[in-house]
Amino acid sequence: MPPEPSPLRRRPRQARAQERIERILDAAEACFAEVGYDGATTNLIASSAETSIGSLYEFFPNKEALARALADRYVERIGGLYAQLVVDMPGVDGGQMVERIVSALDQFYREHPAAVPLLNGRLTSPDLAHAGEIVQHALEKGIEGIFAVRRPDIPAPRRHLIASVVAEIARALLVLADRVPLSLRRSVVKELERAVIGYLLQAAPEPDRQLHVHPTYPRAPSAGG
Amino acid sequence: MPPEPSPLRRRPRQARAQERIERILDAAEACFAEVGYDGATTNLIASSAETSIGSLYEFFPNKEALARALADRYVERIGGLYAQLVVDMPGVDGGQMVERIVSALDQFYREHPAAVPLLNGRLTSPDLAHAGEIVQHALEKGIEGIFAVRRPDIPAPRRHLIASVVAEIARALLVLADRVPLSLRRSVVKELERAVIGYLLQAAPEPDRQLHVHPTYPRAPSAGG
DNA sequence: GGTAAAACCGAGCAGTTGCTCGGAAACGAT
DNA sequence: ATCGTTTCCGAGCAACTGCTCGGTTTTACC
Repeated sequence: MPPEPSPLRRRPRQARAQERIERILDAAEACFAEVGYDGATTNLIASSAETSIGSLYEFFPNKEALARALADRYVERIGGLYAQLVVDMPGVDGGQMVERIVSALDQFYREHPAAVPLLNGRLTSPDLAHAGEIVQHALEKGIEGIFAVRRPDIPAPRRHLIASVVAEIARALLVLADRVPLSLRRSVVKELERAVIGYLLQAAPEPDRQLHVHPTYPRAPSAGG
Repeated sequence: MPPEPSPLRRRPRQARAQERIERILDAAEACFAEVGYDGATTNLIASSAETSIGSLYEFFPNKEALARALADRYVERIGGLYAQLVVDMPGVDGGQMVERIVSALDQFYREHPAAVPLLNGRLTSPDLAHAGEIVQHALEKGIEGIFAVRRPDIPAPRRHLIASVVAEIARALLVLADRVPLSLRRSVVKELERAVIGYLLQAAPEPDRQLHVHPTYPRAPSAGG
C-alpha cells in the first residue's frame, strides 16, 4: 500500500534547503502546540522559522502537508521509543511495565507537544484526519506490541481494544498533567499509572502473578519514591 | 464576582424571538459538534438555524457569545444530571456508583456533542477558554460531590484530583466510544467503567467494603448484563 | 387603520488566510 | 568569470470570516 507519497512538493538538493525544511517543521510544531492547527497561520510559521512564506511553499504544497510531515516524524519517533522498551520487557513485572509505558508516552508528549492538537483535531479538521490517524495508530500499535509480549493469551481484537483504551487514558491525563501547576505534574502522572494499572487489573487480570498494586494513597506529601 | 453578564446583546420581548434564539443555539451546537468551533462559520450556523446572519447578531454580540450561551445550557444540564444521582447514592455500592456516573456522562455527551470541541478547544482558542472552563468545572464538581458522599474520609484536595482524573478518563473514552462502530460502542463504555473502577481501587481503596470487581473479561460476545 | 417598537433580513465591508508568482540571490560546475 | 539550477523572497491575490447597517416586515397596542 503506497498511498504515502512524500508530502514535499520538491525534494531538496542542497544541505541548506534540508536544514530550512527542518527549521520550518520545528516552527510548525511549536506553533501548533501553542495556538493549535487552525490558529497557526502559515505566515506565522514561516516567520517563526525565520524564513519567508515563499520558501515554506517552495517545499510544502499546502498547510496540510506540514501536519503530515510532522506526523511522519512522530511515527518514526514512536517506533524508536517502543522498540527500546520491548527488548527488555520480559524481565520486568506488570507495575514496571506500566511505569515504562507511561514514562515513554510522557516523554513523547513533552518532546512533541504538537501531537496533542494533531490528535485532537483529527475528528473535525479534514486537514488533520490523516496525520492524526497515523500517529494514533502508531501509539496504539506500540502499546499493543508491548502488551502482546506479556499477554499472548488474550485474543488480538481485545488486546487492540485494551491498547486503544490505554492510549486514550494516557493522552487525556498527560494533557491534564500539562495544565496543572508544575509542582503537581508528577502526582498527576502518578495518578495516570494508577489508572492504567487499575484498568489492566479489571480488563485483563493475570492468571497467577499480580500487577503491583499501591493499596493506599499518600496521606502526607512526603517524597513518593 | 459578577463578571457573568448575559451573553445576549438584547433581551427578547416576544416569544418568537426566544424561539429563534433557541434554534440558533441548537444549530450552533450541531455545527460545533460536526466541524468544530473554528470550522463552524457564523453564516453556516445562521443558515443551519434557518434564519439570517443579521438575526443571529441581533441577539448574540459575537461568535464567542454563542459558545458561552451553550456552556450555560450545559452547566445547567450537568447540575440536573448530578442532582438526580446524588439523592439515592448512599443506597448503592461502589460498582453501581461508577455505573451511574458513567451512564450520566454518556448521556450528557450524547445529548450535547458540542461539549467535546468546547472542552478540547479551551486550551488553545481564547474564545473557548471561559466557556470550556465553566463546563469542565461543572463536570468535576459534580463527580466530586457524588464521591464526597461516599468518601468523606478523603481530604478535599485529593478528592478534587481524583474527580478531575475521572472526568478526563470519561471524556477521553466516551469520545473514543463515538468514533468506534456502533456495535462496539457499549463495549467501550464497559471498558470505561472498568477503567474508573480500577482507578478508584488504586487511588482510593475503601477501608473495608469493596467496589464490585469484574475479575474476568468476556470470552464470548454473549449479552453482558 | 395607525403607529411605534420589536424582529428580521442579507448585501457587503474590513480584516485575515492560504497560497502564487515573478524575480533576486546563492550555489555548483566548468 | 559564466551559466544553469537551486534556493530564497515578499508583495499581493482570491477566497473567506466575523460582523455591520440601512431598510423591510411583523407584532402589540390603540
